Amino acid sequence: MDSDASLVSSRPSSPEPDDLFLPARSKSSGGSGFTGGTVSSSTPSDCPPERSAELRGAMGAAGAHPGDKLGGGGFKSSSSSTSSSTSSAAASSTKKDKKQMTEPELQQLRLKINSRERKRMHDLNIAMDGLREVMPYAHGPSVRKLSKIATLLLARNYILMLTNSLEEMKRLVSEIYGGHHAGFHPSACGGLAHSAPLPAATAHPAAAAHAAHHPAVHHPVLPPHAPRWSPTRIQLGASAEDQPREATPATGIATVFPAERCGSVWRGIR
DNA sequence: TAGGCCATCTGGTCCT
DNA sequence: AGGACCAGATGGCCTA
Repeated sequence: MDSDASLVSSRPSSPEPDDLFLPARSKSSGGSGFTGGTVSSSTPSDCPPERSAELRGAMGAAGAHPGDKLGGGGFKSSSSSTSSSTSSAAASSTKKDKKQMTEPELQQLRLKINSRERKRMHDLNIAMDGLREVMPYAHGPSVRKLSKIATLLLARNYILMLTNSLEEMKRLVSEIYGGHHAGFHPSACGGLAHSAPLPAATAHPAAAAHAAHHPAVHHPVLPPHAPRWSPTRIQLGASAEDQPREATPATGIATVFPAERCGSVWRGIR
């Protein structure tokens, strides 16, 4: 697929280690580290400029922490041997010993931890890209990549919509075949209630693109009457009156499925 | 220029 | 003990 994961290279999620490490240490206070970089920015005292050369050397070793199930896509290991030596060196220094560790040792440990964290976040981003790929929005060079929060919210809404569709299908099947079983209750989302645009998630150019491909079917997640897409301002919710009035605590972004309409879906979520 | 988004660093905590 | 996970801080990039 031509997922935009690859195309959004304006800010690569995982810069090359060379870019990562080399210029990073030359940043003194302002932090124009690597390309996007802010290496050791939070605690400048931990990494005074005079350590630059030293750190760079250490980076060569600690930055090579491979863990490369990413197939080299992520942080290419400069050499696995160095990483093993690094890990052994770091392993020899425990938390207890921290006070007794020499500065280079501490730096190596810190770099190793940083590298691990970087890899972890990189893996997270890969998973996020995978999620974007299966999300019903247009993927293409001209389409901006969904932000992380937008991806998560969209995914959630998509799942909810699919759940509703499944329920609806069950209901129809049971109606058709006269299966008014006691155990089956039409969902609170009720009948064809969703003939009205269901979730209305993110206003997005993808909606238009998708509509072009599937003119007869309204977008399952993206509203047909989506407002102008604002890449930096995700708006979830079909319209003002359709807003669920439920804000996600962390983001303040209203979720899409009105609880009163889809109670069964919401059960257990909150 | 402000605000959104992001990558990275870092220290703390939890888990194996 | 070491690694995974998390949240806060920081600074860069981009867009309105």
